[in-house]
Amino acid sequence: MPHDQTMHPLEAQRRANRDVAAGLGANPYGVRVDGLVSLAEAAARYDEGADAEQKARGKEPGFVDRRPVVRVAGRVMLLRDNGKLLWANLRDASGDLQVAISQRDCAEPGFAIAKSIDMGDIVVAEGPLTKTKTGEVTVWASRVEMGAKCLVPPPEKHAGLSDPELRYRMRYVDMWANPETTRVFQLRSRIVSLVRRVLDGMGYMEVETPMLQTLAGGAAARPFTTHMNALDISLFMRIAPELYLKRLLVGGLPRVYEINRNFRNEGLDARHNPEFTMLELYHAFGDMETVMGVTEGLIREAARAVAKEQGVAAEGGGFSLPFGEMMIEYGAPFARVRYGELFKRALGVEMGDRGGVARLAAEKKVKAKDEKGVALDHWLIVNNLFEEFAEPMVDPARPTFITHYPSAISPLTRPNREDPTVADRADLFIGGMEIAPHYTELNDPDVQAAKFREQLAGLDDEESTFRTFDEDFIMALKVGMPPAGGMGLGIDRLVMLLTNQRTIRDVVLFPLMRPLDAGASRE
RNA sequence: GGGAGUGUAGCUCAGUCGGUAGAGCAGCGGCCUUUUAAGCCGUAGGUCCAGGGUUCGAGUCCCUGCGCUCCCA
Repeated sequence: MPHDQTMHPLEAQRRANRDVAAGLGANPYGVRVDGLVSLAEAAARYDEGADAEQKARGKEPGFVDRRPVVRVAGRVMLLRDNGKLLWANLRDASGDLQVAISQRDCAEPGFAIAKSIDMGDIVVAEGPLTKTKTGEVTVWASRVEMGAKCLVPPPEKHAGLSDPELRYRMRYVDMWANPETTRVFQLRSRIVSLVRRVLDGMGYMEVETPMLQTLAGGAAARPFTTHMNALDISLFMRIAPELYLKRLLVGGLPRVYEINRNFRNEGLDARHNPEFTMLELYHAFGDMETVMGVTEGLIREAARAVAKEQGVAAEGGGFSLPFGEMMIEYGAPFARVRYGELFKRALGVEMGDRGGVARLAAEKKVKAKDEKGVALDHWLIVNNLFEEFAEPMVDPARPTFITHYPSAISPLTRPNREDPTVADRADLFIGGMEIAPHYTELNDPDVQAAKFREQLAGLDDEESTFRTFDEDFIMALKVGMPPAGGMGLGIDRLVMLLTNQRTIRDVVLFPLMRPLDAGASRE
C-alpha cells in the first residue's frame, strides 16, 4: 500500500496489538533464539511413555517430569482463544504443530503476550510435549515470546490464498499460506543439487560463463539488451551459454556443464518465463548418443529421488510420477524414434517426397507460404506437418527421443555420418513438452562460418542488429575443438514434470509480473 | 495476435427480472482452561477495476480501456 494513503483499519488494529505486546516488555520483532527445533522435529520428539507417566503421576509430590521440552517458532495459522487457555497452530517450512498457552502454566508475560497475538504473527514458544484428549501432539507452553509481528491481514484460514496473481506477487505469503508451494521449491532445490552431484560424479566440471555478452549467440532467440557505461557499449543478456562452453572444450576441458539463467526477450505463457534455468553440457570425444545417455540417467535419478520423497516405490524396475491426468513412466528405458519414421507413420509419405509433401500440405491446410505469400522451402513445410501431425503421436507418458532431424532445419548441427540429409540431433519429449535437445556438435570452422553467414543472410534488419558473426568463436574452432556431444536440459520444465506443476510460474520463485503501476507510465 | 471467462469487504465468494450492497472467515467488544475451521452474544467494515452511455433508477444492460485466468496461434 502506498505510504501516502490512509492506513487500512485492519493494519491499524494490528499496530495497536503490537503496541500492547511491546507494553508488556515483549520485543515485537524478536531477538535471537538459540536451540530452536523445527516443528516436524519437535513433533518427532514426543515421548509417549513420559507423557503417560506425567498424566498419571504428575500431582505426586517429588514427581520428576520427563517429557521432552522443545523450543519452537512458527507463524500462527489458527488461533482459538478459550479465555484462560489459548490454542495456536504454528507453521514453519517443516510442517504444522499445535501449541497450548495456559494461564496456569505459562510464565508471564508470555500469557499476556499470547493474548495480543494475531494470526500471521511469528511466535516463539517453549514447553514440554504432550498429547491432548484427542491425541494431538502439542507443545504445552511454559514461555511465549514474539518472533515478528505481522501487520498485514493474512489470507482466509481455510480457503487460503488462491488468486494466482496474488500468489506470485506475494510469494512470501503464498509460501506459508499454501505449504504445497514451499514443498515444490524444496523439491526443486533437491533436484538441482542431485543433478550437480550426479554430473560431478561422472567427471563433469561445473563452470560459469558470461551472462552479459557482446554478441548473443548459441540459439535463435531475441535477447534483452543493456548498456555498459564504462565502455559505452551495448551488451546482451545471454540467450545461451553454448559458444562459451565450446570455447572451454577448445581450451582443453573434457567435460563441462553450466546450470544457470538464460534470458529471452519473448512472450510469457505457461511454459515460458523471460529468464529460465538451463543445464548445458558438453562432452569431448562424445556425440549425440553419449549425451542422450547422460540425460536419460539424470532424469531417471531425479525422478527416482522425487518418487522416494513421495513414498512411491522406485526401487528396481519401472516407476512413474503423475503429471496432470497421466502417469509418466521414468523407470523404463526412454523410447527412441527417428524423425523420418515418425513422419511417415503419421502422414504416410516419405519426408523426402517433394510431390507427396506438397500435396499433403494442401490437403491438411498446413502453412506453406510465408507472410509475403512466397512458397516455403520443402523442409519447412515438412517440419510444419511434423509438428502438427507427427509430434502429437509421441506418447506423452513415455519419455521419447525424436532423433535425426532433417539437416535442412538443423543448420547448426553436424550431419549424420551415414546419411548427411539428416542431422545428429535428438530432442527429448516428456509429457508433451520439449525438455532437452542433444547434438553431435559441429567443429569444422569453415562449415561453422558458412552456416553463420547463411543464417545471417536470412535475417531482417531488426534481427541482424543483435545477431552478428561471431569471429572469435570461429577463431576458437580454428584452434581446434575436439568432436563433442552437447545437451541442453530445461530445468524449469523438468521440475514442472517431476513436481506435477502445470505452469512454469509454479516452479519459478518470483516469476516476472507486470508492474502494478505500469498502466499510468506506458503510452 | 485470436477466442472464451473473470474483476464486488483484508481473504474466499454470493448478488435473481435493472429497484436500499450480502455471506463465511478475518477484525472489534463481551463470556469461556483440552480446542481442532472451537463455540455463544453483540458490532464495525465497500472507489462493486476505470471511464463513458442507456434509464426515473445500473454491481446488474451497452460501448471503450485496463488487469488477471484459461484455450488457440
